[in-house]
Amino acid sequence: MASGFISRNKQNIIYGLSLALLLLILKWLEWHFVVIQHSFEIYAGTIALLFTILGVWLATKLISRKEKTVVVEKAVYPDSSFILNKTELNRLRISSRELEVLQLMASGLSNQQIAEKLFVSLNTIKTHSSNLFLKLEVERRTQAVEKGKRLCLIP
Amino acid sequence: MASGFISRNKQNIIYGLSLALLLLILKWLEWHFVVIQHSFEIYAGTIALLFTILGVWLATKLISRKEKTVVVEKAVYPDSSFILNKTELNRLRISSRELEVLQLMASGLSNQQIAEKLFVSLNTIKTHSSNLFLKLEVERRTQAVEKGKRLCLIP
DNA sequence: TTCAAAATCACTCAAAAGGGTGAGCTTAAA
DNA sequence: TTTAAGCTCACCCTTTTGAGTGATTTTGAA
Repeated sequence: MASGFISRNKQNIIYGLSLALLLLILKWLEWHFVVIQHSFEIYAGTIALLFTILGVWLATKLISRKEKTVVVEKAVYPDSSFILNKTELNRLRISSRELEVLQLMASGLSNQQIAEKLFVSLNTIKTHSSNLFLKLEVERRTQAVEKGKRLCLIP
Repeated sequence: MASGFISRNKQNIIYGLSLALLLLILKWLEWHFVVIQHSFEIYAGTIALLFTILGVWLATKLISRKEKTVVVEKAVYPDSSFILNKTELNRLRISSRELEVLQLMASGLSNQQIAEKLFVSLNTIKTHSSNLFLKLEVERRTQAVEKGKRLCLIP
């Protein structure tokens, strides 16, 4: 209860205490001012300095609570309309069956699932994908998908 | 060159000007003090208040907020903006490190290559990717990439 | 201070993926 | 008819990936 209140209002309490401390310093300086009677500028300057520091300190304490934000810049998907790059397709000599496999690959299917979907054996899909990787000059299906999208072979 | 100097030292210049302004106010208050001869506490309080505000303002201006920045570079798809779906990211409880791994996955890197790029062990990447698959409810990296793009977690 | 999440790493085991080779079968072009 | 390309499939072998478990350290927030 009490400790919860303290922890919740820690900032405010610290601020209050600091203020009190500063006022004490102020009083002490005031006394000096009365005694010495000449150091008005010093007195004012000290107050200014102290409270500037207080302000900075206070602000840093309050601001450091800021949320961690994730900022991502840049670009993708102008979207909606996809135009197959037939030129590139011909240039790389990618057959229709290979393109089909690439599309299913991009949708996240395993070779086994692709084989079932196309009613052929797993080995056939392996052959297709191997040839595909050769033609696309990649080594992994994720690379193939990435390059396929980049070259507008798949949406 | 002159403008460059100004823009580079804007903060300092603003601070200097503010200080000058405050000193003017100080002088004005001092004059009042001399005239009225009774408002010492008000004078000191005003100085304290003004400089506290100055300090707070200064700190907010100067202190750079702690931000975690994840920059995704994809020169391939120019001229369109990608907006990270932070809502989905939070909903699925995907951590920043996991997102990082997903991005590298999408670019076609193997776990080993990702590990080298992030200077951690292969096992660590495996753990990250496993957790990622659980959170994305997928079983393969190609599916993860596909779903990541669909949910706007990666470009 | 305490607690939970995140990040790190290790280990095992099984499944999936990939490289390489060879080989039928079909179809379209030379 | 010969030839080339595409599609199909098999086998072997290695690497990669993924699941499951457990552990330590770091970090951030209450």
